[in-house]
Amino acid sequence: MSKRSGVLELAVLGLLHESPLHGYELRKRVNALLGPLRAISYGSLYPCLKEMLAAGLLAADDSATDAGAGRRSRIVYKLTAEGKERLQEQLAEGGPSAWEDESFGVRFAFFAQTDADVRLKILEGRRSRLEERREKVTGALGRTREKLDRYTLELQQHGLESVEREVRWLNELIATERNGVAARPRRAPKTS
Amino acid sequence: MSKRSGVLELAVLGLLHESPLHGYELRKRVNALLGPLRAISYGSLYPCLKEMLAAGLLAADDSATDAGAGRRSRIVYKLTAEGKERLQEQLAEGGPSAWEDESFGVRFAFFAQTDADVRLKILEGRRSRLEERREKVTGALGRTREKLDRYTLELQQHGLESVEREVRWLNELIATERNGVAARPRRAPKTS
DNA sequence: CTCCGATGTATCAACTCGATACATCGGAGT
DNA sequence: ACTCCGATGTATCGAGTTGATACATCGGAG
Repeated sequence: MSKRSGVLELAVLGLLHESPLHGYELRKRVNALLGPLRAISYGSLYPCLKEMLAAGLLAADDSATDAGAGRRSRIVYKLTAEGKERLQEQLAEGGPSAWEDESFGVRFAFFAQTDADVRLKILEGRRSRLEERREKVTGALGRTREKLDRYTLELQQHGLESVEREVRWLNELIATERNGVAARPRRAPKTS
Repeated sequence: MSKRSGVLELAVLGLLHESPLHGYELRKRVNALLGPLRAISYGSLYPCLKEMLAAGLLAADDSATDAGAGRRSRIVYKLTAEGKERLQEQLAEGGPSAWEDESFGVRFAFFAQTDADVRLKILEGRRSRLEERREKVTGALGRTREKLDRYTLELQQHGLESVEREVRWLNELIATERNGVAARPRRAPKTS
Protein backbone atom coordinates (compact mmCIF):
# COMPACT_ATOMS: atom_id res chain seq x y z
CA MET A 1 0.00 0.00 0.00
CA SER A 2 2.84 2.45 -0.58
CA LYS A 3 3.30 5.35 -2.99
CA ARG A 4 0.00 7.19 -3.47
CA SER A 5 -1.80 4.87 -1.09
CA GLY A 6 -0.08 6.51 1.80
CA VAL A 7 -2.19 9.44 0.72
CA LEU A 8 -5.17 7.22 0.15
CA GLU A 9 -4.87 5.79 3.65
CA LEU A 10 -4.91 9.29 5.13
CA ALA A 11 -7.92 10.27 3.04
CA VAL A 12 -9.80 7.19 4.22
CA LEU A 13 -8.88 7.80 7.86
CA GLY A 14 -9.91 11.43 7.64
CA LEU A 15 -13.23 10.79 5.93
CA LEU A 16 -14.20 7.90 8.19
CA HIS A 17 -13.37 10.07 11.17
CA GLU A 18 -16.28 12.32 10.18
CA SER A 19 -18.72 9.43 9.73
CA PRO A 20 -18.77 5.69 8.85
CA LEU A 21 -19.13 5.02 5.11
CA HIS A 22 -19.34 2.16 2.65
CA GLY A 23 -16.90 1.72 -0.24
CA TYR A 24 -18.93 3.32 -3.01
CA GLU A 25 -19.66 6.50 -1.07
CA LEU A 26 -16.12 6.56 0.29
CA ARG A 27 -14.70 6.53 -3.21
CA LYS A 28 -16.92 9.41 -4.31
CA ARG A 29 -15.80 11.52 -1.39
CA VAL A 30 -12.16 10.66 -1.81
CA ASN A 31 -12.36 11.70 -5.45
CA ALA A 32 -14.22 14.89 -4.58
CA LEU A 33 -11.41 15.60 -2.16
CA LEU A 34 -8.59 14.82 -4.58
CA GLY A 35 -10.17 16.72 -7.46
CA PRO A 36 -10.95 15.61 -11.00
CA LEU A 37 -7.30 14.89 -11.65
CA ARG A 38 -5.74 12.35 -9.29
CA ALA A 39 -9.01 10.42 -8.87
CA ILE A 40 -8.60 6.85 -7.66
CA SER A 41 -10.28 3.61 -8.74
CA TYR A 42 -11.71 0.65 -6.86
CA GLY A 43 -8.62 -1.28 -7.77
CA SER A 44 -6.80 1.00 -5.34
CA LEU A 45 -9.51 1.59 -2.78
CA TYR A 46 -10.62 -1.97 -2.05
CA PRO A 47 -7.13 -3.40 -1.53
CA CYS A 48 -6.38 -0.41 0.67
CA LEU A 49 -9.47 -1.01 2.79
CA LYS A 50 -8.59 -4.69 3.03
CA GLU A 51 -5.12 -3.90 4.33
CA MET A 52 -6.42 -1.32 6.78
CA LEU A 53 -8.90 -3.87 8.08
CA ALA A 54 -6.14 -6.43 8.49
CA ALA A 55 -4.02 -3.83 10.25
CA GLY A 56 -6.87 -3.16 12.70
CA LEU A 57 -7.34 0.47 11.71
CA LEU A 58 -10.89 -0.12 10.49
CA ALA A 59 -13.91 -2.16 11.49
CA ALA A 60 -16.32 -3.46 8.86
CA ASP A 61 -20.04 -3.67 9.47
CA ASP A 62 -21.97 -5.66 6.86
CA SER A 63 -25.47 -4.19 7.19
CA ALA A 64 -27.32 -6.73 5.07
CA THR A 65 -30.00 -8.00 7.45
CA ASP A 66 -31.75 -4.96 8.85
CA ALA A 67 -35.28 -3.86 9.61
CA GLY A 68 -37.50 -4.50 6.61
CA ALA A 69 -35.53 -7.53 5.44
CA GLY A 70 -34.79 -6.17 1.98
CA ARG A 71 -31.85 -3.79 2.28
CA ARG A 72 -29.13 -4.37 -0.29
CA SER A 73 -25.73 -5.50 0.93
CA ARG A 74 -23.33 -2.74 1.85
CA ILE A 75 -20.19 -2.92 3.88
CA VAL A 76 -19.88 0.05 6.19
CA TYR A 77 -16.41 0.91 7.46
CA LYS A 78 -15.58 2.89 10.57
CA LEU A 79 -12.46 3.80 12.49
CA THR A 80 -11.23 1.73 15.41
CA ALA A 81 -9.41 3.32 18.33
CA GLU A 82 -6.18 2.35 16.59
CA GLY A 83 -7.39 4.04 13.42
CA LYS A 84 -8.08 7.28 15.26
CA GLU A 85 -4.67 7.11 16.84
CA ARG A 86 -3.08 6.56 13.44
CA LEU A 87 -4.99 9.53 12.04
CA GLN A 88 -3.64 11.76 14.78
CA GLU A 89 -0.10 10.59 14.07
CA GLN A 90 -0.49 11.36 10.38
CA LEU A 91 -1.97 14.79 11.04
CA ALA A 92 0.92 15.64 13.37
CA GLU A 93 3.47 14.79 10.67
CA GLY A 94 4.77 18.09 9.29
CA GLY A 95 7.76 16.84 7.24
CA PRO A 96 8.48 17.13 3.50
CA SER A 97 6.19 14.23 2.70
CA ALA A 98 3.29 16.51 3.68
CA TRP A 99 3.87 19.17 1.04
CA GLU A 100 4.69 17.14 -2.03
CA ASP A 101 2.29 17.20 -4.96
CA GLU A 102 0.58 13.91 -4.17
CA SER A 103 -0.16 14.58 -0.52
CA PHE A 104 -0.54 18.33 -0.03
CA GLY A 105 -4.15 18.48 -1.15
CA VAL A 106 -5.26 15.83 1.31
CA ARG A 107 -3.27 17.29 4.16
CA PHE A 108 -4.84 20.66 3.48
CA ALA A 109 -8.33 19.20 3.34
CA PHE A 110 -7.92 18.04 6.93
CA PHE A 111 -6.36 21.25 8.24
CA ALA A 112 -9.36 21.76 10.49
CA GLN A 113 -8.10 18.78 12.51
CA THR A 114 -4.46 19.87 12.33
CA ASP A 115 -2.51 21.92 14.88
CA ALA A 116 -1.86 25.54 13.90
CA ASP A 117 1.93 25.20 13.99
CA VAL A 118 1.85 22.13 11.77
CA ARG A 119 -0.47 23.93 9.36
CA LEU A 120 1.98 26.80 9.05
CA LYS A 121 4.91 24.45 8.57
CA ILE A 122 3.15 22.60 5.76
CA LEU A 123 2.04 25.79 4.02
CA GLU A 124 5.57 27.20 4.13
CA GLY A 125 7.08 23.92 2.98
CA ARG A 126 4.67 23.81 0.08
CA ARG A 127 5.50 27.37 -0.84
CA SER A 128 9.24 26.82 -0.97
CA ARG A 129 8.67 23.61 -2.92
CA LEU A 130 6.77 25.62 -5.54
CA GLU A 131 9.24 28.50 -5.54
CA GLU A 132 12.01 26.02 -6.19
CA ARG A 133 10.02 24.70 -9.14
CA ARG A 134 9.39 28.24 -10.35
CA GLU A 135 13.14 28.96 -10.33
CA LYS A 136 13.77 25.91 -12.46
CA VAL A 137 11.12 26.86 -15.03
CA THR A 138 12.16 30.51 -15.29
CA GLY A 139 15.76 29.39 -15.68
CA ALA A 140 14.97 26.98 -18.47
CA LEU A 141 12.65 29.53 -20.04
CA GLY A 142 15.34 32.22 -19.99
CA ARG A 143 17.81 29.88 -21.68
CA THR A 144 15.48 28.66 -24.41
CA ARG A 145 13.04 31.49 -25.00
CA GLU A 146 14.34 32.33 -28.48
CA LYS A 147 14.40 28.74 -29.68
CA LEU A 148 10.77 27.99 -28.82
CA ASP A 149 7.85 28.47 -31.17
CA ARG A 150 4.87 30.60 -30.17
CA TYR A 151 2.74 27.76 -28.80
CA THR A 152 5.41 25.96 -26.82
CA LEU A 153 6.33 29.29 -25.29
CA GLU A 154 2.70 30.03 -24.48
CA LEU A 155 2.38 26.64 -22.78
CA GLN A 156 5.48 27.14 -20.67
CA GLN A 157 4.34 30.64 -19.78
CA HIS A 158 0.95 29.36 -18.70
CA GLY A 159 2.53 26.66 -16.58
CA LEU A 160 4.75 29.23 -14.94
CA GLU A 161 1.83 31.51 -14.18
CA SER A 162 -0.02 28.57 -12.64
CA VAL A 163 2.84 28.05 -10.22
CA GLU A 164 3.04 31.75 -9.44
CA ARG A 165 -0.67 31.89 -8.78
CA GLU A 166 -0.34 28.95 -6.42
CA VAL A 167 2.42 30.75 -4.56
CA ARG A 168 0.28 33.87 -4.18
CA TRP A 169 -2.52 31.70 -2.83
CA LEU A 170 -0.16 30.18 -0.26
CA ASN A 171 1.06 33.63 0.70
CA GLU A 172 -2.49 34.71 1.47
CA LEU A 173 -3.12 31.57 3.48
CA ILE A 174 0.10 31.95 5.44
CA ALA A 175 -0.70 35.59 6.20
CA THR A 176 -4.18 34.60 7.36
CA GLU A 177 -2.75 31.86 9.56
CA ARG A 178 -0.35 34.33 11.13
CA ASN A 179 -2.96 36.86 12.25
CA GLY A 180 -5.07 34.27 13.96
CA VAL A 181 -8.28 33.26 12.28
CA ALA A 182 -9.45 36.19 10.16
CA ALA A 183 -12.24 35.32 7.78
CA ARG A 184 -11.46 35.88 4.12
CA PRO A 185 -14.57 36.37 1.98
CA ARG A 186 -13.62 35.42 -1.57
CA ARG A 187 -16.90 35.47 -3.42
CA ALA A 188 -18.93 38.51 -2.38
CA PRO A 189 -21.46 36.89 -0.01
CA LYS A 190 -24.60 37.87 -1.86
CA THR A 191 -25.08 41.46 -0.63
CA SER A 192 -28.86 41.29 -0.98
CA MET B 1 1.33 0.78 -25.21
CA SER B 2 -2.14 2.14 -24.59
CA LYS B 3 -3.50 4.66 -22.05
CA ARG B 4 -0.99 7.44 -21.47
CA SER B 5 1.46 5.95 -23.92
CA GLY B 6 -0.74 7.04 -26.76
CA VAL B 7 0.31 10.45 -25.53
CA LEU B 8 3.85 9.29 -25.05
CA GLU B 9 4.02 8.02 -28.61
CA LEU B 10 2.90 11.39 -29.91
CA ALA B 11 5.42 13.21 -27.75
CA VAL B 12 8.22 10.98 -29.04
CA LEU B 13 7.12 11.41 -32.65
CA GLY B 14 6.91 15.16 -32.28
CA LEU B 15 10.25 15.57 -30.55
CA LEU B 16 12.13 13.26 -32.91
CA HIS B 17 10.61 15.18 -35.81
CA GLU B 18 12.63 18.19 -34.70
CA SER B 19 15.87 16.26 -34.33
CA PRO B 20 17.16 12.72 -33.62
CA LEU B 21 17.74 12.03 -29.93
CA HIS B 22 18.86 9.30 -27.58
CA GLY B 23 16.73 7.97 -24.73
CA TYR B 24 18.12 10.00 -21.86
CA GLU B 25 17.75 13.33 -23.64
CA LEU B 26 14.41 12.29 -25.05
CA ARG B 27 13.09 11.65 -21.58
CA LYS B 28 14.24 15.02 -20.32
CA ARG B 29 12.49 16.77 -23.19
CA VAL B 30 9.30 14.75 -22.84
CA ASN B 31 9.17 15.65 -19.15
CA ALA B 32 9.88 19.31 -19.86
CA LEU B 33 6.97 19.15 -22.28
CA LEU B 34 4.57 17.39 -19.93
CA GLY B 35 5.46 19.57 -16.96
CA PRO B 36 6.57 18.61 -13.44
CA LEU B 37 3.36 16.69 -12.91
CA ARG B 38 2.71 13.92 -15.40
CA ALA B 39 6.42 13.18 -15.84
CA ILE B 40 7.22 9.72 -17.20
CA SER B 41 9.87 7.17 -16.24
CA TYR B 42 12.20 4.93 -18.24
CA GLY B 43 9.93 2.03 -17.51
CA SER B 44 7.45 3.74 -19.82
CA LEU B 45 9.81 5.29 -22.32
CA TYR B 46 12.01 2.32 -23.17
CA PRO B 47 9.16 -0.14 -23.80
CA CYS B 48 7.47 2.53 -25.89
CA LEU B 49 10.59 3.07 -28.00
CA LYS B 50 10.95 -0.68 -28.39
CA GLU B 51 7.42 -1.00 -29.71
CA MET B 52 7.78 1.96 -32.02
CA LEU B 53 10.97 0.43 -33.39
CA ALA B 54 9.20 -2.87 -33.95
CA ALA B 55 6.34 -1.03 -35.64
CA GLY B 56 8.80 0.63 -38.01
CA LEU B 57 8.05 4.16 -36.84
CA LEU B 58 11.61 4.72 -35.61
CA ALA B 59 15.12 3.81 -36.67
CA ALA B 60 17.85 3.26 -34.06
CA ASP B 61 21.43 4.30 -34.62
CA ASP B 62 23.89 2.92 -32.07
CA SER B 63 26.70 5.45 -32.26
CA ALA B 64 29.27 3.49 -30.27
CA THR B 65 32.10 3.14 -32.74
CA ASP B 66 32.75 6.60 -34.10
CA ALA B 67 35.71 8.84 -34.82
CA GLY B 68 38.01 8.94 -31.77
CA ALA B 69 37.17 5.40 -30.69
CA GLY B 70 36.14 6.35 -27.15
CA ARG B 71 32.57 7.68 -27.36
CA ARG B 72 30.23 6.16 -24.83
CA SER B 73 27.39 4.03 -26.08
CA ARG B 74 24.22 5.91 -26.91
CA ILE B 75 21.32 4.80 -29.02
CA VAL B 76 20.08 7.62 -31.19
CA TYR B 77 16.50 7.36 -32.48
CA LYS B 78 15.07 9.10 -35.50
CA LEU B 79 11.81 9.02 -37.42
CA THR B 80 11.32 6.80 -40.45
CA ALA B 81 9.07 7.84 -43.32
CA GLU B 82 6.33 5.78 -41.67
CA GLY B 83 6.93 7.60 -38.42
CA LYS B 84 6.52 10.98 -40.09
CA GLU B 85 3.33 9.78 -41.71
CA ARG B 86 2.03 8.58 -38.35
CA LEU B 87 2.86 11.93 -36.80
CA GLN B 88 0.84 13.73 -39.47
CA GLU B 89 -2.11 11.42 -38.85
CA GLN B 90 -1.97 12.11 -35.13
CA LEU B 91 -1.72 15.87 -35.61
CA ALA B 92 -4.74 15.82 -37.95
CA GLU B 93 -6.85 14.07 -35.31
CA GLY B 94 -9.17 16.69 -33.77
CA GLY B 95 -11.56 14.43 -31.82
CA PRO B 96 -12.32 14.28 -28.09
CA SER B 97 -9.18 12.27 -27.41
CA ALA B 98 -7.23 15.42 -28.26
CA TRP B 99 -8.62 17.63 -25.50
CA GLU B 100 -8.73 15.30 -22.53
CA ASP B 101 -6.48 16.00 -19.57
CA GLU B 102 -3.78 13.49 -20.51
CA SER B 103 -3.31 14.55 -24.10
CA PHE B 104 -4.19 18.23 -24.41
CA GLY B 105 -0.82 19.52 -23.26
CA VAL B 106 1.09 17.50 -25.81
CA ARG B 107 -1.31 18.34 -28.63
CA PHE B 108 -0.94 22.02 -27.76
CA ALA B 109 2.85 21.79 -27.66
CA PHE B 110 2.83 20.72 -31.31
CA PHE B 111 0.28 23.29 -32.48
CA ALA B 112 2.93 24.86 -34.71
CA GLN B 113 2.70 21.71 -36.85
CA THR B 114 -1.08 21.55 -36.66
CA ASP B 115 -3.61 22.97 -39.13
CA ALA B 116 -5.42 26.10 -38.01
CA ASP B 117 -8.89 24.53 -38.15
CA VAL B 118 -7.77 21.56 -36.06
CA ARG B 119 -6.17 23.92 -33.56
CA LEU B 120 -9.42 25.79 -33.13
CA LYS B 121 -11.41 22.59 -32.78
CA ILE B 122 -9.12 21.31 -30.04
CA LEU B 123 -9.13 24.60 -28.14
CA GLU B 124 -12.92 24.76 -28.21
CA GLY B 125 -13.25 21.12 -27.23
CA ARG B 126 -10.92 21.68 -24.34
CA ARG B 127 -12.88 24.72 -23.25
CA SER B 128 -16.23 22.96 -23.17
CA ARG B 129 -14.62 20.05 -21.36
CA LEU B 130 -13.47 22.45 -18.65
CA GLU B 131 -16.74 24.34 -18.52
CA GLU B 132 -18.53 21.07 -18.00
CA ARG B 133 -16.20 20.36 -15.10
CA ARG B 134 -16.77 23.85 -13.73
CA GLU B 135 -20.53 23.31 -13.73
CA LYS B 136 -20.11 20.14 -11.76
CA VAL B 137 -17.92 21.78 -9.14
CA THR B 138 -20.10 24.88 -8.72
CA GLY B 139 -23.14 22.62 -8.42
CA ALA B 140 -21.56 20.48 -5.71
CA LEU B 141 -20.22 23.59 -4.01
CA GLY B 142 -23.64 25.23 -3.96
CA ARG B 143 -25.16 22.15 -2.42
CA THR B 144 -22.54 21.63 0.27
CA ARG B 145 -21.17 25.09 1.01
CA GLU B 146 -22.64 25.28 4.51
CA LYS B 147 -21.52 21.84 5.54
CA LEU B 148 -17.84 22.37 4.70
CA ASP B 149 -15.24 23.67 7.08
CA ARG B 150 -13.13 26.71 6.22
CA TYR B 151 -10.19 24.80 4.75
CA THR B 152 -12.12 22.33 2.66
CA LEU B 153 -14.11 25.23 1.26
CA GLU B 154 -10.93 27.16 0.53
CA LEU B 155 -9.51 24.14 -1.31
CA GLN B 156 -12.63 23.69 -3.44
CA GLN B 157 -12.71 27.40 -4.16
CA HIS B 158 -9.10 27.34 -5.27
CA GLY B 159 -9.72 24.37 -7.54
CA LEU B 160 -12.69 26.12 -9.05
CA GLU B 161 -10.69 29.26 -9.70
CA SER B 162 -7.99 27.17 -11.36
CA VAL B 163 -10.53 25.85 -13.82
CA GLU B 164 -11.95 29.30 -14.42
CA ARG B 165 -8.50 30.70 -15.07
CA GLU B 166 -7.85 27.91 -17.55
CA VAL B 167 -11.07 28.77 -19.37
CA ARG B 168 -10.07 32.43 -19.60
CA TRP B 169 -6.72 31.38 -21.03
CA LEU B 170 -8.46 29.28 -23.66
CA ASN B 171 -10.79 32.18 -24.48
CA GLU B 172 -7.79 34.39 -25.17
CA LEU B 173 -6.17 31.73 -27.32
CA ILE B 174 -9.35 31.13 -29.29
CA ALA B 175 -9.81 34.84 -29.88
CA THR B 176 -6.22 35.11 -31.05
CA GLU B 177 -6.66 32.15 -33.38
CA ARG B 178 -9.76 33.73 -34.86
CA ASN B 179 -8.17 37.05 -35.85
CA GLY B 180 -5.37 35.39 -37.71
CA VAL B 181 -2.00 35.36 -36.02
CA ALA B 182 -1.81 38.41 -33.77
CA ALA B 183 1.15 38.37 -31.43
CA ARG B 184 0.28 38.49 -27.75
CA PRO B 185 3.12 39.85 -25.61
CA ARG B 186 2.57 38.48 -22.12
CA ARG B 187 5.67 39.50 -20.28
CA ALA B 188 6.68 43.04 -21.28
CA PRO B 189 9.54 42.27 -23.72
CA LYS B 190 12.25 44.13 -21.83
CA THR B 191 11.61 47.69 -23.07
CA SER B 192 15.26 48.70 -22.63
C1' DC C 1 44.22 11.06 -8.22
C1' DT C 2 40.06 10.18 -6.15
C1' DC C 3 35.52 11.24 -5.26
C1' DC C 4 30.97 12.50 -6.92
C1' DG C 5 27.24 14.00 -9.56
C1' DA C 6 25.53 13.94 -14.30
C1' DT C 7 24.99 11.09 -18.25
C1' DG C 8 23.32 6.83 -20.20
C1' DT C 9 20.79 2.15 -20.85
C1' DA C 10 17.92 -1.19 -18.71
C1' DT C 11 14.94 -4.08 -15.57
C1' DC C 12 11.75 -5.38 -11.67
C1' DA C 13 8.36 -5.76 -7.89
C1' DA C 14 4.74 -3.20 -6.38
C1' DC C 15 1.17 -0.53 -7.46
C1' DT C 16 -2.66 1.69 -10.28
C1' DC C 17 -6.04 2.13 -13.91
C1' DG C 18 -9.91 1.23 -17.04
C1' DA C 19 -12.75 -2.33 -18.18
C1' DT C 20 -15.55 -5.65 -16.86
C1' DA C 21 -18.72 -8.74 -14.21
C1' DC C 22 -22.55 -9.24 -11.39
C1' DA C 23 -26.61 -7.70 -8.83
C1' DT C 24 -30.25 -4.56 -6.86
C1' DC C 25 -32.81 -0.18 -6.67
C1' DG C 26 -35.90 3.55 -8.09
C1' DG C 27 -37.95 6.25 -11.48
C1' DA C 28 -39.48 7.58 -16.28
C1' DG C 29 -42.04 6.37 -20.08
C1' DT C 30 -45.80 3.75 -22.44
C1' DA D 1 -48.23 -3.17 -14.78
C1' DC D 2 -44.23 -3.66 -17.29
C1' DT D 3 -39.84 -2.80 -19.18
C1' DC D 4 -35.94 -0.20 -19.73
C1' DC D 5 -32.03 2.26 -17.88
C1' DG D 6 -28.95 4.76 -15.13
C1' DA D 7 -27.25 5.02 -10.37
C1' DT D 8 -25.79 2.30 -6.57
C1' DG D 9 -22.87 -1.31 -4.80
C1' DT D 10 -18.91 -4.90 -4.33
C1' DA D 11 -15.13 -7.03 -6.58
C1' DT D 12 -11.36 -8.67 -9.81
C1' DC D 13 -8.02 -8.72 -13.76
C1' DG D 14 -4.80 -7.68 -17.56
C1' DA D 15 -2.12 -4.19 -19.05
C1' DG D 16 0.49 -0.28 -18.10
C1' DT D 17 3.27 2.78 -14.87
C1' DT D 18 6.32 4.03 -11.13
C1' DG D 19 10.38 4.52 -8.03
C1' DA D 20 14.17 1.93 -6.97
C1' DT D 21 17.93 -0.19 -8.36
C1' DA D 22 21.88 -1.94 -11.14
C1' DC D 23 25.69 -1.08 -13.91
C1' DA D 24 28.96 1.77 -16.45
C1' DT D 25 31.38 5.99 -18.28
C1' DC D 26 32.36 10.98 -18.27
C1' DG D 27 34.07 15.45 -16.59
C1' DG D 28 35.21 18.52 -13.06
C1' DA D 29 36.30 20.01 -8.07
C1' DG D 30 39.38 19.62 -4.41
